[in-house]
Amino acid sequence: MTSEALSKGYEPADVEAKWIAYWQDEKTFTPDPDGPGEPYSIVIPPPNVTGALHMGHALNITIQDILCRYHRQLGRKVLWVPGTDHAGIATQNVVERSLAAAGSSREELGREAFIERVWKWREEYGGKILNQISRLGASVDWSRERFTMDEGLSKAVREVFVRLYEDGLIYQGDYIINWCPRCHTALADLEVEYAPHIGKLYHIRYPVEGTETFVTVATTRPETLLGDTAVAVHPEDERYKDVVGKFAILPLVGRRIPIIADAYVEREFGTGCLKVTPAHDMNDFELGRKHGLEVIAVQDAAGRINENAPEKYRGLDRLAARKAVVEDLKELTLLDDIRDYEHNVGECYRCRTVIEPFVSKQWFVKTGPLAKVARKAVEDGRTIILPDQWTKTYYDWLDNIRDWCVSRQIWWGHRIPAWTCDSCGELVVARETPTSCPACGGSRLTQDPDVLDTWFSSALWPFTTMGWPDQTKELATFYPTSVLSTAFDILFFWVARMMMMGLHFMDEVPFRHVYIHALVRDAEGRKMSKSLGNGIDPLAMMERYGTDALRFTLAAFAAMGRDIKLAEERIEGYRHFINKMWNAARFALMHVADGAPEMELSQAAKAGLCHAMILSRLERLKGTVSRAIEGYQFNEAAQELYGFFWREFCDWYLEMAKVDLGGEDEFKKGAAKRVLLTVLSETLTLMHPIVPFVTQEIWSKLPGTAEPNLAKVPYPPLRTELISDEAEAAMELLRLVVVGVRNIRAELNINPGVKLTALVHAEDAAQAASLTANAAMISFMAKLERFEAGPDVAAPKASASAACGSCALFVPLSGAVDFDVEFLRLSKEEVKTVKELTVVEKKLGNEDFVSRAPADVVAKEREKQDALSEKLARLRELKDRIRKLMAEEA
RNA sequence: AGGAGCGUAGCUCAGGGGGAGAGCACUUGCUUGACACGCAAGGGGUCGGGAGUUCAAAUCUCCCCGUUCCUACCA
Repeated sequence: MTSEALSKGYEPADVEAKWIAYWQDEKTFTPDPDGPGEPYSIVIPPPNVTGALHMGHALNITIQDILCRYHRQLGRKVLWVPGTDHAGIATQNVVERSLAAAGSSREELGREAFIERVWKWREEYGGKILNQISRLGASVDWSRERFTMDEGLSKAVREVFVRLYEDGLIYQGDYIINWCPRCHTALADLEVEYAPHIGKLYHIRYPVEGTETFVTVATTRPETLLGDTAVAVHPEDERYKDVVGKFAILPLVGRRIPIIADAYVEREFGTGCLKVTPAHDMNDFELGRKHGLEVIAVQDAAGRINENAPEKYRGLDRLAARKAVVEDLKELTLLDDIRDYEHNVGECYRCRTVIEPFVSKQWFVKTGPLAKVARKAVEDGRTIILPDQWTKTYYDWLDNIRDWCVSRQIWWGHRIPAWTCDSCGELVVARETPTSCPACGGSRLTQDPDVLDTWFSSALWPFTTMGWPDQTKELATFYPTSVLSTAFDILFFWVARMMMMGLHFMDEVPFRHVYIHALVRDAEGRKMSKSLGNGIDPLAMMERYGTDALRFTLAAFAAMGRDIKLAEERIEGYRHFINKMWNAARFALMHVADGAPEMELSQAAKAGLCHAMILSRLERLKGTVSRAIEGYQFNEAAQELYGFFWREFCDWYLEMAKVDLGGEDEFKKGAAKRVLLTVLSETLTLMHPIVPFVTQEIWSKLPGTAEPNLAKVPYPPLRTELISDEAEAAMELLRLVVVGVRNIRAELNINPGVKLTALVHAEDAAQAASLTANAAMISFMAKLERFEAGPDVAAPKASASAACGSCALFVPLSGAVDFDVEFLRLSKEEVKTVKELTVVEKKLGNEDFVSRAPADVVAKEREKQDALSEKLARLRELKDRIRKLMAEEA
């Protein structure tokens, strides 16, 4: 490959689109189910088709992409399925709004035309979020993209519905459900969100039949009085002992309603007396069933009072009715008290309208048996939830699960495959549209107008995306999927339901691991939300700092079990790192643009300490990074890579390698080139899962790469023989000497341009030899004109000094040395060393420690003691020397 | 009401029985051969408080304080 000079700074905008197209053209991410390697698969949590990419998506996509790219490097056949869900209510809302703006409505259009309109909308705008996911670099297989309303998935949904019905796990019934009067549909319990509202608590007196007394109930919704069918008190409440069993006369209506006793009533709350409206309150509904109470619905689907109420209230909206009821009660002097009252009120999670509990005919999934199986799969470890603390939450939800209302009174979604015979009323649930009634043979059948909850189809995602109910090669190869990565907020909505459905229909869990990732919050720790306007737009970040900078930031902060507080400055900071990579590569290519000589790395390691050191460190890094990724510790992987690349590779290795690269020794020069190229290219491979673009761009400029597509390059081989404790220890000593000189230079304000001499008194022959052998490196790094090390090196008279481990470092200074400054510097170091030594000696002086602590811990402490004592001895010698010099001078 | 998490350097957070760490910020000095999106040197912490277990506690247990979140209910 030819080389061209790299630009001075990394320009992400220029390269990202190019590589996305390249990977796509190369079909890099389309696996062959018959190909070699262990399968590894992920299905994307399908984003809402109306959605736009937010930080939570960006984090989740980054995590999944790291996993997929990493496992691809390990030679697995990786399938990552992308797609979107049809978001019934949300999508219908969006299209209805645009119709309203044009002065039309879905009713005006009619069902078929409306659905056609939604499909058109989807065609035009529905690809937005997928396009954004693509820009993040997601290595998904676009050839297998799915949509929950696709033909195949729709067929699967119908199959599932019918089978569940046949298994007795789906039923239709009149039950109380959460009703959104604006969306005109039922909502599942999970789709109701509670928010504090300031309301009023009304105390209303109900006359007790046959007496002159009253019972006083407390309510926040006085208009529901019209539907009351009982009054309830606690059985042990002395205040009401006498009235239990009697009847109350419902004000404004005149209905005779029983006064019942039930322990559900809390004596302390309000008046301790509860009005019961089974048709319009969840708990009252349960109470009504228990006591066989009448259910009288007094509101219609739009929240207006209906014909079951006295005539004067009919047609009134619920709030208008409330006003009227309150006025009338006042008039009758039955209203005892009105007080301000803050309480939680259920709202529709899509439109924030206050929901009304409402009795109507709906379809339910009987969740009990399904939940039991879903729980057991996690108990048995067939699916592992990470981090583990979420397991309990998962159990709690399944243990308290209620039947799932799956019918929705909207048009956009999977139509329920149930028909009623017009002539005999027979209910038919079937895969194919029936042409005649199986009961009476009648030919006129009417399909249920409702559609299914979007989450019903989402729950099937792991297997329907792979072609179920057909027995496809994909299913055989890639199901169960390896991991599901998601935020905790849809653990119930989605994860638990996928578990139930996957186990029921595939007889196998849908995924081996569930990784619950962090929630991305703003810099103040608040949840990012549209209403607060505190969201950081990932696309803006990608444009400003590059996609890799955003990805690296998210990875670096993705510690398990902890939320991420994200500020733009963080992303900006990691852009510096991306740029650093770019420049390191730019430097490397100045030297190895035409390749490096073939040479065994074990040979190259012998060419110099720095080469041996960096190769050893690289080998350790490989292990750390793969352990981190496999343990979902992305922050750890990012941090290790950052530290290695910047601190070890750039700050030390690249600097030291300059000596060999610019030197005359052809062997050393060749070794340096070989090592430089190897470390750079293998580091790029290790970093590629996190920062795919910059690594691929640099890769394309490297000489001698057999595979141009970095996404296809295997994880670098382990060469454990290159790991060398000796090289790393020798390097550490060298580092101490260099830092020692630099420190003296900085503290004594010696201009960086001035070349110094450094002398090291080293008793240990091996240490002395190692330092001497690396004199050129040390001189270059510390800007020296002369360097000497050995057991016989003596302290020059006028010099600054420092202790480097067990060695003494001297920097002779021409002109006067300020002994006071010197003395102070050494004293400071001495105090620190004494403090450390004291801690160690105290430990070793403790007999219990020596006898009870593990031998290796004690041995380590002794080693530490030796090293610190030697260092301290050195420091004291140096101080003595100064003291003498001061005396001489005086 | 039940449950979970968090509290470590100015900020954001790793770590998780045996040397208190990183990044950013800060101070000082630098157009040193890729990089000022940079280089070099440095300062900075009763690991929220208290008790216990242990030879040894930032780490384990209990209590308290502060904080965030989840679930359920709220007539």
